[in-house]
Amino acid sequence: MTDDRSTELIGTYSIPQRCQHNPTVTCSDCRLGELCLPIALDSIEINQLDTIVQRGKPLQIGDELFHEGATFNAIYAVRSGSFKSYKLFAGGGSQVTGFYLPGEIVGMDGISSLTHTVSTVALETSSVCEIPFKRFTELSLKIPSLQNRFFRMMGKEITSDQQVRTLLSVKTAEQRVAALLLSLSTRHQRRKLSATRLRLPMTRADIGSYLGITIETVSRVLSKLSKQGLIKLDQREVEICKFNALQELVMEKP
Amino acid sequence: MTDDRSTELIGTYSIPQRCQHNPTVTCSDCRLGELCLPIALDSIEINQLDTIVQRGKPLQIGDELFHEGATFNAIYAVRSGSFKSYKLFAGGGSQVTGFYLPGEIVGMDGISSLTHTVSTVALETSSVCEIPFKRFTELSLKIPSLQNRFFRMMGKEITSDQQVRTLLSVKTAEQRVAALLLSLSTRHQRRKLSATRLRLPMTRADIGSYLGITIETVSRVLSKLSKQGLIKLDQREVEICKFNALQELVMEKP
DNA sequence: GGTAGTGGTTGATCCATATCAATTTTGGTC
DNA sequence: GACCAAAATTGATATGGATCAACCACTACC
Repeated sequence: MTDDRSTELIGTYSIPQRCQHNPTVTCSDCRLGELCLPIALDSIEINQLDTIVQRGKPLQIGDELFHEGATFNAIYAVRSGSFKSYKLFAGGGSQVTGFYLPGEIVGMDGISSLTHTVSTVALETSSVCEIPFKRFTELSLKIPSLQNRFFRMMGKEITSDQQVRTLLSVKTAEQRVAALLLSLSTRHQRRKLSATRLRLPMTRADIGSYLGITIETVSRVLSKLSKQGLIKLDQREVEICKFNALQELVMEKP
Repeated sequence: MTDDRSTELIGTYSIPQRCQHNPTVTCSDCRLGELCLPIALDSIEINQLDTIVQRGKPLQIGDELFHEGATFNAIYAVRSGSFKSYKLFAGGGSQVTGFYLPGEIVGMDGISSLTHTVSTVALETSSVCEIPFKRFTELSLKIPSLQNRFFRMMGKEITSDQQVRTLLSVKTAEQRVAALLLSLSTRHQRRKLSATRLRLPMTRADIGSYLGITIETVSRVLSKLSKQGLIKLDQREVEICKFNALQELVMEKP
């Protein structure tokens, strides 16, 4: 999944010309195209988008894509691997605010204030397409379907944030964990990958922080779901055995 | 605050020509202009925006602006009064997902799927400017600063949603209530109103649902804050006596 | 002005999850 | 393959807020 690119540019954060890293990949032949921005664009428009997208930028585990407080310049489409966003607290400690998988856009947190409100790091070896936001908005003015597409993607971020909020305010620990597993499964499936087998790229601590529960509770809940036969668990490998049962669990009243 | 408009159009949901209700108000002389979309537009652009905005639509307490599941057609700028958005659960019960005050945009939940994911009702006598979304996006293509402004407003919705999520996952009941009071105060202040005195337009049940705590806990926390002298409380009237102390409370580690 | 309904407060008890603590497993490195 | 740090699991205890219950305040309506 993450092994088809060299790593020559690790740590290099500005790429003078596009495609230094993997010159053959363009938006039009990217297999994520239908998840990412290019959907609904015709081939000429995709080429226009292509000219502003900066590829490459492979990151290793723990490498930072952008930092809380940094000036907002670009949004990033995840190409491979995965990322987490998190916020630091004044008194120490942090809160994971989101996980980002291939085809998803990270960095929208900076649009409103032109400053990133969260930090984002790679959870494994990962790569992104950097989309300079100013040039992107200019292009959006010329391509109505691109503007429309991006409005929709931002809208999606809003509604999914609200879903997480619902999860956090009314659901039990068990329901939260189940909901996360289902969400990861669904997002896997969108990429034509197995809906039932997945590898958690994040630690239990990340999961707990994201779901507002402790590591211990995450661990206990996973053990319980495993004992009940709803999932099979081997470290970070998860197999969802009873998808429907998990869904019902999430739907139940808390 | 909500008494300077007649109520002749209550219940009328389509307004053939703009300004039937209060013909004298336009975006350019609206005192909310600097909070709402028109900011950063020149006078010609504001007039263009004006032509697509449909005013009027005063709603009484409990009147629905749009319903969960309804087709998404427009976003709404709150002109006066206040609204709550909420989601219904399958097994009964509901979850308040947001409160909207004058100058704020409600309805963005429908942008991604073209279907509203929440219902929105007036918490008191209120009025909105209806902005048909299709025409709005078309206009945005012609007015870069309008597109930019709206990207920013959506970005703001995303970051504020994330703030609420942080609140819900790591803060105590006391901190949640304090944070809501501060948020309402800040939003009051933006409208050049008192930062220290405000009237809660929502019930304790709404507050509890929004913050993920029970009515009883809301009540107890408010009583406690009142006893501690941080606020004064008379029914729904709140006076914030020690703004800084409240802020420190929110910042504290849970 | 009595009554019903809605919203709000306060008290007593209980439980889901946090916290504290100990142990095991894993992965990386010399 | 021994050692170490980080991650994960499991158990025992503590607690914040939910739940259950009783009561009060206000408004509306006959």
